[in-house]
Amino acid sequence: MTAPYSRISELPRHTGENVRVRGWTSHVRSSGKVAFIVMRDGTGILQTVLVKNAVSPEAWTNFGRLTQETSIEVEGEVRADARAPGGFELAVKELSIYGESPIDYPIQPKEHGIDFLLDNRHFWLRTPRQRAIARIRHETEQAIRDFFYDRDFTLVDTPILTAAIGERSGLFATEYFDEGTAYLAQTGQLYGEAAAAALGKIYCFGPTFRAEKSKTRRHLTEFWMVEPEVAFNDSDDNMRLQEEFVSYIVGRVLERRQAELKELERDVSKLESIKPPFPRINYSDAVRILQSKGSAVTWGDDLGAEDEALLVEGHDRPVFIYNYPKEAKAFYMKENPEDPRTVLCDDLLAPEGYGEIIGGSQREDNHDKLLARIKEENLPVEAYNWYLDLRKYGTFVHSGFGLGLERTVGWICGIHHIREAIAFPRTMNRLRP
RNA sequence: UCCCGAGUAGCUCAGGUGGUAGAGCAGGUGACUGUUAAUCACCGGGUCGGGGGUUCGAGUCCCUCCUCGGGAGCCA
Repeated sequence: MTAPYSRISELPRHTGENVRVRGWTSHVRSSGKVAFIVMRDGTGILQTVLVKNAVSPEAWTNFGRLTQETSIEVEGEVRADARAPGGFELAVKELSIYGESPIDYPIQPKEHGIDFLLDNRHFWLRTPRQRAIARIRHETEQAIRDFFYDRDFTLVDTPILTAAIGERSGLFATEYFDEGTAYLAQTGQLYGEAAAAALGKIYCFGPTFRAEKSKTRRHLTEFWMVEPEVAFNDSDDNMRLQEEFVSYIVGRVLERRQAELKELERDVSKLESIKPPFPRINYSDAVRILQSKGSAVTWGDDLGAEDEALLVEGHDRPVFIYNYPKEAKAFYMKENPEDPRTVLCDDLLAPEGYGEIIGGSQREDNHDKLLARIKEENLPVEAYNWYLDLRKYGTFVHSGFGLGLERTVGWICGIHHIREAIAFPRTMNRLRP
């Protein structure tokens, strides 16, 4: 009778029993007649022990063929042992090989350069640290969906292929039958606004594309963004939603992903302080603060990365900067009735130097003002007719924001580059693997 | 596009003032009955990113091109 299969995470429940485990070898060690295999099955790490005269001759021969990342099946008795990582190990009786792994497997248990690792991303994903990041990203995405589901938001999937519409920055273009050029979406927001008039509270969540030649640790050409849009929310409501949302996400990761945060050696005290309310700094005040700190900004300038760092300095949670000058922001943002030089908007800056994770605004709901802004920006009015119609037929106060998933995950994980926050990152110079 | 930095063994890197290339890890062989990125001994491994120049002689100095990384701008 053959022993039942078990996943590594379930092994403690099978102490004293014979089981079979399938997975990949990460380390192989031998000291003569005692040998060790450290293996992985996706649920955990297991140390297995082979004693030469306690295994079959075939198993001992097979051990000699093992290399890093050989896929194998082992059978043996589960036992508690303080010397094993995790406190449990498998005393092997049988060992069979599914797939050999040639000796030139590129990723070794040692330091590698970032470029080399990205070239080998398909293997890099197998390392403990990358697995921890993947699980935290997964938890973050689930938290995002639960947050909105629990608050009666409807998920609306917006198109990825669009006609020219959205932000001003770089677009990826492709030919689209007889319709001319199609562009990969930079935002689902404008479609979200249409859906908000139908469903009240909606969000979209999907990949988004920016053809900017940005070479920084905060930029990808393809990244995931979640964009809620809420009918009858003003800019204040919008910021309240943002701080609740971000706090919820961080709380969920703290609650359910302690092991992964530990693997990443993340200082969790930095995350435990993430609770509403977040500090709010008016743009004009921000300029004054920056000037007092020696910055050269003057009123009307957009804030650079250095300025943002200065503003977040000393805060233990994300900081809102709100109501920027109109010229620094997108055409669809609503003019501030109390200061028409500015628009009702906010950026949310993450602590510890991670920068902007959210951009949000109340949308311009006045048809004529929106049309004037479209013309000022030299945008093709005909492409925006349907968007303008939303202001013509039952216009409504509404607000929303976009949260960058990889930036958020990168901040929560405490990693240096957001490339690690997505399985297969796309950057200016990287289209493969 | 601009400003820095880097390209030397499969990987990570070291190579004052110019004199025909080194280490660790990985790999191979052997030893070892409790290893934790095991340890020890021995062995194999290189068009020093490309091109040009100076020089008796260039990994090293000069010019140029390429590639990559970081930052700026832009943004999530």
